[in-house]
Amino acid sequence: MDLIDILWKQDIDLGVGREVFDYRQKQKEYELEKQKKLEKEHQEQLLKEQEKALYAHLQLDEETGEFIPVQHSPPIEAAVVAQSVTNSLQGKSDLGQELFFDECLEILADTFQFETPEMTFPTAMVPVSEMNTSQSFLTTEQHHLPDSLQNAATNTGNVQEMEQAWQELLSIPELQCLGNQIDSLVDLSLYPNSEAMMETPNYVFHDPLLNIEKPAEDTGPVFSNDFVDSFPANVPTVNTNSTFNVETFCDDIFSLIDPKATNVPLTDNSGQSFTGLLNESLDITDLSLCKAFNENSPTEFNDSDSGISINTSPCSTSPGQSMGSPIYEDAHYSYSDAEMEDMDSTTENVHQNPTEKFHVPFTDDTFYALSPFVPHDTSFDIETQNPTEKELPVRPGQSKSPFTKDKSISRQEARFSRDEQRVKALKVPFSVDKIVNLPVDDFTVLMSKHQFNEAQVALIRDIRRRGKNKVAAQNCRKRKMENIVELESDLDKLKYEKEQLLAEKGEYNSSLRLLKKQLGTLYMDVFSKLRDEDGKPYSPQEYSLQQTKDGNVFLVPKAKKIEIKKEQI
DNA sequence: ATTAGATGTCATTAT
DNA sequence: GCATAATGACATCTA
Repeated sequence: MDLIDILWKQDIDLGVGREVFDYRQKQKEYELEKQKKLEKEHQEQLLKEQEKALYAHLQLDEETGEFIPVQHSPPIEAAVVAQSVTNSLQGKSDLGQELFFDECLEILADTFQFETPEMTFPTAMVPVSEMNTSQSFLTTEQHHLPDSLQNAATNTGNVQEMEQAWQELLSIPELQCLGNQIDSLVDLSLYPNSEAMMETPNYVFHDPLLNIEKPAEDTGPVFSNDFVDSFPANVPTVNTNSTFNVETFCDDIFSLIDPKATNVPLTDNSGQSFTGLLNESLDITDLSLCKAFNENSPTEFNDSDSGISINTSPCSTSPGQSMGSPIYEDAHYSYSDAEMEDMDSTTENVHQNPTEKFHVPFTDDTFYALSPFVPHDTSFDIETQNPTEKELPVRPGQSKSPFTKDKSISRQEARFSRDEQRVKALKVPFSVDKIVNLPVDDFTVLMSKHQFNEAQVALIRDIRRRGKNKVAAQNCRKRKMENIVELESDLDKLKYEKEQLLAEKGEYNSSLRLLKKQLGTLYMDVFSKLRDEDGKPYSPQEYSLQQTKDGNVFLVPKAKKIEIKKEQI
């Protein structure tokens, strides 16, 4: 240690921080880590207990591997149960306390066994609440629902009020994220049995599973207050001309459903009420791509103008991130990002034009099968189609936060999924990768095989151009970096060479000096031995020794030498 | 809030 | 003349 101190004092770089040698500091760090570890273990234990409580109310379906609520035998009137739920919840909220998780589970597990519309619909709607709601939200929701919502809940025939109710729901600050996504409101004409939709305001924005996975302290009292404060006064104007985008809504809702946490069956929306839908069984994997909505759905591209997007981060405030199922006007055949944003807002024009519907034999499966950038995994499909899954809470037993994964999604992947979305939106039957990487001839052949309209051709060419340019840019940068590295290497080489040459020069100089010295000594030695006719030595000021080319040496008077030089001039 | 680096895109030029 | 590659410049995103 003393040596190290001495070295430090002498400013000697050891290549490591001093703390490496500092025992006390290391000990401190160790204690801190220990403390953190203990906290972590404690949290994990809590989480496990919560999971345990959850699974106590769920039953494993051996066929599907899903957990479904346990069916209790003693039947109670749904209304009574609902009332009891309300009462118990109200009692809790009146006390200003948050519900304990187990109590919520018990209440909801008891509640779910009845197939009343009020009970089934919330199950389907639960994911919506996952985005922004909390336990506090549940309690406040029940006590502070605006009148219009209550009216909408009771007046089952009033479509206008239903729309208003949706608008107001979306006006809730805590639901703005949802509002950003669902930029169009429910067009009840899509639902022959609108009665089911009338249940929406009665929807209890509470998810017991959510509370397992998302501790209440995250969004607790503050959230509640915000909601209470903002709701009554904040009923902004919403575009009532907007229509509900079934596909987007489906993606938004169902991508948020944790397949393991619910057995809510959903199949098709067209011509069926939500209530009916919820009572039918459905393979949960269908929800991943929402095939039921993608296929033969007249509202497939029914994006509205307020930015709803299946590919939009729900809480994103950046317009640059807004995208989705863009349909472009015929007048625009360039699809720069900026234009995409503009065009997203003009999709209604396209929908009004029936000639814009293309029917290319193409399914999602083939689409994704063709794309090397989209793993053939349903879960990923959900993710690529709907980044709102980012908002999913951690599943029971799943330690990794979904946010960590989202961060790891590379920009390139995001870009490709964006183009994939565009390609899909225009029903182009091959993948972005194919469009970009196919050789010219193959690409031409491929293009000639299909009858594309101008919009499709423009999109394909744009994607190919950008894709090629992207690769070119990457290569260019790579080359540039390689050149820089090469030049740096050359520079180092030249520096080394210069040093070598300088060293050589020094050696030569010193040897030259030595030779000159020796020559001078020899010269003086020879000169001092020369004698004239009188036996006297010659004066070095008057005479000098000169050597001719043939090797002979002459004693030359310096004056004469000057004369000779003058003569030469 | 700032900033550097990475990346995508566009415009232009070269091949 | 066209398609493609190369590259500088700019915008945007991210750590």
